[in-house]
Amino acid sequence: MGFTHIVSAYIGIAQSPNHAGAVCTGHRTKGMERAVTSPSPEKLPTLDDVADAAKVSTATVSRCLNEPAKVSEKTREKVMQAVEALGYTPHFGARALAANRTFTIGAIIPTMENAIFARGLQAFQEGLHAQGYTLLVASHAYQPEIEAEQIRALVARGADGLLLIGHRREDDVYRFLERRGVPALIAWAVQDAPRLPAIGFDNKAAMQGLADHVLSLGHRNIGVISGLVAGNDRASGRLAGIRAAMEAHGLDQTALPVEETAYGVENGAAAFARLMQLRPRPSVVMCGNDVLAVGAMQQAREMGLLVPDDVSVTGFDNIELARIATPGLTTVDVPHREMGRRAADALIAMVAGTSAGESLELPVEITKRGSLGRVV
Amino acid sequence: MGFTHIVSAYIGIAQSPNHAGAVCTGHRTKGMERAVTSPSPEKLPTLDDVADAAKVSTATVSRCLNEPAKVSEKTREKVMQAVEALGYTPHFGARALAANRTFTIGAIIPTMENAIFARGLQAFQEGLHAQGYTLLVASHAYQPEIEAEQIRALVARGADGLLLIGHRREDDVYRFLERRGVPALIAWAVQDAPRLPAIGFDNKAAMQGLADHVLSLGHRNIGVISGLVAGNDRASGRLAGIRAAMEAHGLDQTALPVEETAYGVENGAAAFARLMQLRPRPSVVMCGNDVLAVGAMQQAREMGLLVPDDVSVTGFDNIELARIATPGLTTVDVPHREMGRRAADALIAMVAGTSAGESLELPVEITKRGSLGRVV
DNA sequence: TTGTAAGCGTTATCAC
DNA sequence: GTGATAACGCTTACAA
Repeated sequence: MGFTHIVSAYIGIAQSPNHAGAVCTGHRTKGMERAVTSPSPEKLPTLDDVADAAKVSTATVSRCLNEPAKVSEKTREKVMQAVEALGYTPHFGARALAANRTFTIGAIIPTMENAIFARGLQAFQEGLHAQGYTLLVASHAYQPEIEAEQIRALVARGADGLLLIGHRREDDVYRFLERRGVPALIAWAVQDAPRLPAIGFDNKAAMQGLADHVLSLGHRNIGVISGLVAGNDRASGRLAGIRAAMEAHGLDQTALPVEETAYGVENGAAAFARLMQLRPRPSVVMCGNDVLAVGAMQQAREMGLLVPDDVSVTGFDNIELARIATPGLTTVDVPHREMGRRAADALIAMVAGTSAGESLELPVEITKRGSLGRVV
Repeated sequence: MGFTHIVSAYIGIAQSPNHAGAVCTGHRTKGMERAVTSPSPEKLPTLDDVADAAKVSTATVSRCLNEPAKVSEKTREKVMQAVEALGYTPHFGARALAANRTFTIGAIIPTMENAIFARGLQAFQEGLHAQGYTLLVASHAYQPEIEAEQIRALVARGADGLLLIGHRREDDVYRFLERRGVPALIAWAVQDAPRLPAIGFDNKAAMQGLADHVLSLGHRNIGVISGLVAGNDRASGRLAGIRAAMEAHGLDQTALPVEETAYGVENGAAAFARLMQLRPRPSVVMCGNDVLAVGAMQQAREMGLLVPDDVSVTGFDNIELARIATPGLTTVDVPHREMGRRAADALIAMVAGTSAGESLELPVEITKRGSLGRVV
């Protein structure tokens, strides 16, 4: 087993509440001497400096660093020594300017607050790193305008390629990407005739599979806690999956009670409470993701309801939380890591011009745990 | 209440297991037409193009974008129209090269796998964004060499300033930072006479406070699950805090059983199992962070031990998990958001040259939940 | 208020 | 294999 570790960095934008006036008091400033960082004006070594020190031209130094094969062993050694001695580091900006290439890939995800995208992104990152690329991530809290802004920001920063989540977004954005010629790949969802190549899974089919299972356990009163559907094809797909399963079982899906809310434990709890007011009371609450589901289970306990005896709960994503919750959460297991890994390879191929981008659908599985019971 | 959202992006490096040979099969490629992204060779507009279009010089365009006040309203309008019309975006690399400034701040944190740093980092990010800075984050999985590598990478990328976690690191690294004149700030820990200014809390005192509380409930057989102490001043500080509390209560801290392990739910579980073999069996297991503690509680359930009746458990950090766990986890509540917010302000001041960096210690509190009981 | 022009540190195309 | 040298797109004195 490999010892994996993540290393990543993000650039970010937050439409934050203006905390300008927040005066924080009550803290003591300990008796620590003020560590003064003399911003040493010492000039940084440049390619020129290295070239001088090694008695070669800048071109040769550049080659040593970028295509060592094209340089004689002797020269290379001389140069590398000079590099060491001077502590030279190439200037990223200059490099980007001259080569018009950054070896940077940008990923724009909805959120970093919960672990939904963490695992997949880590795998993505590992895949990129293995090929010498660096990842830049931005998130947008499910706000389309911000997503657009972030996409522009990453492109401006010189991203060679972009990873996006889901298909639904303004046409402008797609046109912008085309115009700039920035290769982009969509993950976490597939659909027919996508605007961009996609690697992911079928959210509707996945949830439909889970709903089938739920129905097969005898449940007939389903309640749903869905993520916000507007502009989110994963959320709407999942909801559609439940409806489809009901129809397939000859049930009236139009009567399905749905609580739509932003992802978040608290929101899941609140939505669950509302659903429990219904008569007949749902025997199972299917949630749009694990975070909502955990909130629902918390609320159930709060209300003195036993899961799964009094009410069953299901999630989606199979993040760590699903395993830790009590009881364990029955959920849809998404191939996070494989999705990330394959997305990395695919996107790099696109950036390299090796491929125009193949779409790929990955299979999902249902992970059964204690939160879903049979109707007696 | 402001509607906060995060947006961030990360650059990353992972020393990943080589998955090169991994051949993944069994996936179907759906009937989706290959979305061919014509990498439109359309050239991007430059400052020159805008200048031409607006019939002004490049200098004026640059000023419009950077110091609009220094340009007449009329010209500005003309220029902005041209910018819009052409869809111009400044080239980040060129800008960094010319101005030697990126308005980018780097943060190097130990991990993104769990939520320990997420909240603080988000606040940090918001603070930066409010002042026009962008965040770049890297993580290193608690490996000092990688931290050093990441620091260099972020500096190479032109970070104007750096946020680091904890104080302990090789002298080289500090010298490197000084040499490059990159302002840096340490968060999550304070210590006397720090090498760099720091904003954080006293890990030892915090844990000592919790241990005091534990002892006051009658516990005398404490077991500890600590994070890896080597090179981690937070982990070692916390452990020292427990020892200090014991001494203060006249107990023999040298007899304290300590399981040292990397952070992780599984690891916490395993360590807990080992502690439960001891005789006398600990009546309380104090953990270095919430993740370990949740693992410990899972294992307790696995072993049929009731928390807190059979054994108590405590954590540190007060992340969301601590609230979701059953029973709720008694833990040390860290001022994540305030730390992040203040760090942002402080670091920006340092970057701007307004301040040499003031160290600041923030207070922590104990959050009491069900996992810690009284000894009967 | 605006324009001119000299860099900024690389890469890449040529010759040699 | 190696060395000149011309871009790359922007900022910023300095001049006008």
